[in-house]
Amino acid sequence: MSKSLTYTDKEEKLAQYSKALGHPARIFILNFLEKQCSCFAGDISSQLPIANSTVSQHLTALKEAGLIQGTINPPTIKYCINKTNWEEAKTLYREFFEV
Amino acid sequence: MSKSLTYTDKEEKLAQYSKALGHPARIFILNFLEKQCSCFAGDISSQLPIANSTVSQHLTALKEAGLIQGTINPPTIKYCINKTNWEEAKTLYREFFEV
DNA sequence: AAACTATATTGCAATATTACTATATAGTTT
DNA sequence: AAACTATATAGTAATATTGCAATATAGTTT
Repeated sequence: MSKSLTYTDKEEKLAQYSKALGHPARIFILNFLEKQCSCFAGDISSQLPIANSTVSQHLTALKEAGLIQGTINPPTIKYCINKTNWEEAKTLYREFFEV
Repeated sequence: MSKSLTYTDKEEKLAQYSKALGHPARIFILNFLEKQCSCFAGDISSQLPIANSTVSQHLTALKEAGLIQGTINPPTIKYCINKTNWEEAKTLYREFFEV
């Protein structure tokens, strides 16, 4: 038997990042932020066929996963990639696929 | 406005693969298959703290996402990574993070 | 202070995910 | 053919996700 009681940190983190990437709207948002370096929520929602409130939810999900961060500059919020975690995710995926 | 009506193929595919990777048990299974080259469902479920039927569900999810394939060899089924799609996923992630 | 702007939150409904136990399937051995 | 083995599926319950309209928030301009 010897059932492991839990998963490793890497398994948990990769799953967490993947869950955040698991919706095309969030992939779109991240692609957009990669190109623009930074942007406002309005820029994003004007390009997607979903309501503002839904975009806001996706942004919150990406923030909670650590992939983006927002700088408040009223009345807008400027979003950008969280580079530290982005690099971590990149490394995790590279390791995962290269092994 | 000019709302796009849908997402690109790449956005959809990356989201689909990510959704499949969005659970630590499925990350574990794929890591296991990477190391073992191939294995049986029983090998996997003996290493995870979840029921056989739940492992079976995760295997089905990975199969539907195209990341693994099974060869029937009664009474066992030998699972392995689907190399074509694995390479595609790898390329999609590389592009996504390198841009 | 009232109106405005950009964004977030709430409340709700529909659907999907996760996990389990119990049962079914399919092929093998006795 | 009956018992066995490995795996899948059905049925069920709890929880999570997705999306929207309506409302709230917070700062700015008139």
